[in-house]
Amino acid sequence: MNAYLLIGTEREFMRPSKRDELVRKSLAVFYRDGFHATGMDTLVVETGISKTTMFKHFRTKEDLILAVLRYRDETFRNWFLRSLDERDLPPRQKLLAIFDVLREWFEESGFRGCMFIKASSEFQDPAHPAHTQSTEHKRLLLSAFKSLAEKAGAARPELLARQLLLLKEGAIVAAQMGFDPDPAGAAREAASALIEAHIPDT
Amino acid sequence: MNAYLLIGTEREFMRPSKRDELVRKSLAVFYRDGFHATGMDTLVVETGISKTTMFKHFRTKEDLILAVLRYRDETFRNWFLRSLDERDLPPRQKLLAIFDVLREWFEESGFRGCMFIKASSEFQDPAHPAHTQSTEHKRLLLSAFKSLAEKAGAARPELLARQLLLLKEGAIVAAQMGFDPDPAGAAREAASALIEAHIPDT
DNA sequence: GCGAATATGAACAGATCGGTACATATATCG
DNA sequence: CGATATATGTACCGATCTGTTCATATTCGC
Repeated sequence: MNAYLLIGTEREFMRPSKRDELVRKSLAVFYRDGFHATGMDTLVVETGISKTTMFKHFRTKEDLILAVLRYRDETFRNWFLRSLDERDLPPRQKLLAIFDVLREWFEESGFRGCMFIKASSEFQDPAHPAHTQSTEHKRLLLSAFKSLAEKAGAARPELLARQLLLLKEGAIVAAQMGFDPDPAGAAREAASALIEAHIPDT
Repeated sequence: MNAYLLIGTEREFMRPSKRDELVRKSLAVFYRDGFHATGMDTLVVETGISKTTMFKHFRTKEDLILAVLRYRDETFRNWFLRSLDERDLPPRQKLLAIFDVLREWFEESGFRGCMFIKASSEFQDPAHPAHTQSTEHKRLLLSAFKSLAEKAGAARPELLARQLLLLKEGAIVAAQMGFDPDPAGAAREAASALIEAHIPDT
């Protein structure tokens, strides 16, 4: 049995370490500079991985981008939901904590907004795989929010989840563009009022 | 006196009609396909205006993009705020109507999200003029919302305006990506709860 | 209709785009 | 070690990128 099969998340190739390294490092560049604005030659310089190797792992730039988005979905969603979980709060408070985790993210150095909002902005055709993958990412978050809203005893958990997600996306855009000094705080207060309206305070 | 000076909004050139035509038609292409993904040769084909003329009016592609963004700010903000005004509602209802106007926009054929969110996604450097112009557009909307919130008698008009803007931006992202069947509706209901919390119901 | 301003078309420049060819080097496994 | 898989470097391909050149039309104010 090949030990490499156990490393990382990719199973299509025998030695995925280089591939994973490429995905991770490309993610950083795409996130910082954008998809169209980043050329393959830039990736060679920034990742230190040869162009030949890149095109051995991914047939096209688009394939690489899709792998980057898959990786981002996995890591970001894991990080976000686990951060929520680790706070070990009652469900109602957990809904609010969404916006505390969000603020943590906004305060990270190098924060540049949501990779999926940007992907859907650069690949606007709704049928484009980068677009559909981005939509799917948001659906998965929505579903997690809904399950939280149910546990919190919301009268209409689906609606509450959608509204909290709207607040979250709005806060991300505000943080990215910088037109609000504390979008996470404003969103948190709004969420509090919403939760109050959805879940009568015992 | 030159009659051309009265046409359109541009005053730097003697015959602004071609320039305005170029800006308007380029806007449509950039909006549909994105900034980086649209080349100048594509613009020649899609606008029917020669490349020579383009570069006589704008020294670089970036200059054209900035003019497009200025034009978009003007027309969109005018349209949005006038649509609100024309409804002739009491201030409190006007705040809610934000999301009715929003839904109208979402339902337009060819809707592809907010041009400024996309601009700030493609030009991520916060110091890039396309980015700062996008931020400014949102600030102007925020200011209009705040003035509405004041007229509606909100206890903290600035906060309410920021929250309504977050809902609006979130709804736009949701509409662009398509992960919510009725983002304007969900946002409207949320706004209703927020307004209720900010402005006690007589 | 005349002179001046403006618009056009096509060809071109140099850089960069995504992607390939191929020969060489390095690492891994038995 | 020896065999095999993987990674590298460089040079190259055709297409496309932003922007220019220049000679020719077209449109304008008067």
